Amino acid sequence: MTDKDAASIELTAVIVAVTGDEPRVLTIRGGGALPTGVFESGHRSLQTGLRSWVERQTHHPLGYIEQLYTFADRDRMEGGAGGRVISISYLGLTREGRASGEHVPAWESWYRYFPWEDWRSGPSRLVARVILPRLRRWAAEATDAATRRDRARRIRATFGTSEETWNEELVLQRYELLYEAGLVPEAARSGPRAEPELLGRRMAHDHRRILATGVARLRAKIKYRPVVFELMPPSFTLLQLQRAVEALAGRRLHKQNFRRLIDQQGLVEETGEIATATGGRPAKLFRFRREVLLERAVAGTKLPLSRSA
Amino acid sequence: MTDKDAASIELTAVIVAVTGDEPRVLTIRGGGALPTGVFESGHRSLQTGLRSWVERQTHHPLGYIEQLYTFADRDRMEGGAGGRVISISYLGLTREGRASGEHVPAWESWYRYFPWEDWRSGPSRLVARVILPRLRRWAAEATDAATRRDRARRIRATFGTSEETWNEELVLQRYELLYEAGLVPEAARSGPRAEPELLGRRMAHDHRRILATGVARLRAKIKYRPVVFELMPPSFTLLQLQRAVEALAGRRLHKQNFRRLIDQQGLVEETGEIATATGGRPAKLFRFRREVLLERAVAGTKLPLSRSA
DNA sequence: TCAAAAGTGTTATCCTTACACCCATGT
DNA sequence: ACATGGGTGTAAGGATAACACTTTTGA
Repeated sequence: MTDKDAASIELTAVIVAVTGDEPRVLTIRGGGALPTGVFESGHRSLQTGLRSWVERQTHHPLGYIEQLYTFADRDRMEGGAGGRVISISYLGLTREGRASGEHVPAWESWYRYFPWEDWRSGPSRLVARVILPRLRRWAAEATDAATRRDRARRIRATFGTSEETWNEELVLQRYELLYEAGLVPEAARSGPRAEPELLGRRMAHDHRRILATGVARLRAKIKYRPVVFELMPPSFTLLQLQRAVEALAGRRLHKQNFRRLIDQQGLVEETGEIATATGGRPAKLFRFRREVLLERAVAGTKLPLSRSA
Repeated sequence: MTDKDAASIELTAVIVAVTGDEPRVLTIRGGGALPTGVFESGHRSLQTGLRSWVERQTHHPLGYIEQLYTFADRDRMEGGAGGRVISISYLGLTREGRASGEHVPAWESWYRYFPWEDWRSGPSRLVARVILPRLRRWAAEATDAATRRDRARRIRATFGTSEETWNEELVLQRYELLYEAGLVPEAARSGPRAEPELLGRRMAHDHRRILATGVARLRAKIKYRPVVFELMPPSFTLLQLQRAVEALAGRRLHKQNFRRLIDQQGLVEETGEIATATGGRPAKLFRFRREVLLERAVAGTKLPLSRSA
């Protein structure tokens, strides 16, 4: 291997938990960066490298791990002197641990980084009053008409205005649009430290982009894989489960239909116990039926298969 | 960066086309490997690096590109002397070009590498007569009962026997299971060059695993994104379109319902022309409505949203 | 005339969505 | 009493799956 084409490999982790109806992400440097580690030559594979490394840092087992994306854009990494940095990112799901150790990294609500992504109490006012006006100005200031049209179209497609057209999965596209429009401090163009955190707290390097990738992936995944349960305590009420999904999706769900969906799929079973401190009528406690992970490798078909081939 | 933790970055491409109702993949070394290139320090990003590199090799524009996965398992790479190799893989969609140049790489049907994945003429006989018996023997030969049960379960989950339970998306899981069972020549354990290509042609390094990842991704993607059209000529009949989807999915589809699905979603429009050489009644020609790529960033919702927030 | 494919029309069924309503507990 | 959440039932609408049948060409 020639030296000039060599690169150092960095593992970046988006570790998610849900606590108190808030989706939270593990951060370091006081919330300014995602945990990263160098991929050591001793590790057998990337997954195991990440797993051992995160567990050493957090003293908490990682339930679920999935690779997110590999980034290497030169201009987005503020790359160090020597060679190039490749950053391989992972999404991990856990529950927030009882802080063991001293310099435990901090859990932060992910809406601190993407405040416009929280629509749980209706259409985001931040989007309507700040983001859309600024984006529209940015679209209008393009010199040629084609660019103006294209920008307007992208604004429409990513920040669908109404509650019906809002697509919670487009987290990355929205962040990238804000970046491109220079509305986010990571983009060099934007004014420095005016309006602190109005458009979310910044992170080092491209970590906010990686986080956006993780949020988007998780929001998509909860719809077709039973991954929420990795974030739940061993037993829980159905409302707690719903609140967790709502925290991730950033939207309110329909109670009855949510419940029907859950038990239709046979995802949970009653523990037999009752939770009393619910604020209302006591609720049955449920546990996740771990068997379903083994039984099904479910994947939604949308192809009109023919019966007899 | 320290030298011992540095790695060389390899780009591996799964370039797919559909020609004559066969899904094909671009290969080198006479079909024994996927095209790879070293990620050069001059490239701005991984995507552009791959794109320029493939287009230089194939003299054909790459319509669609998407990152697949980043592999770095030490034991699967037969790694060279020096440092470690990280291989970042991509999926690209094109149409087969009129071979320009001399040492044009070869297009191979991907079912040559995964013959058990083709169920277009009913349940695969290869699965029923060869694969399942051997896998069951492998499951039975485990010493402890728990392992036996687990192997049996995985066989059931990946190679669902009947046509109804077969899940065409589990390409990677099936290949990995065969690998683990030692039924595939890449796994060191299996007997060398007995039964040439009975269980598919082998590839160098872990390229067949990468190919499996690409096939799986594409099979999943055609269900919720209009990517088939990247593989189609500018105008086509609905049956041609159906045959292309069938080629990818490895299954037969229901004609009428397929057509309904296509025009319900407004994906195509008539060109006004008629194709005569269809073998039957002449068919209307259609073209893809490129606008839909811009209009919608569609993504299927399965969450029961509540109306009034 | 027959095979092959293009098309049209209709029906049954299931899933999603929405609405209405009752139950049990704490304050 | 009432607010809060738990829990049940059901009706309307839309999408999907399946079936039957007609039309138009080439061999």
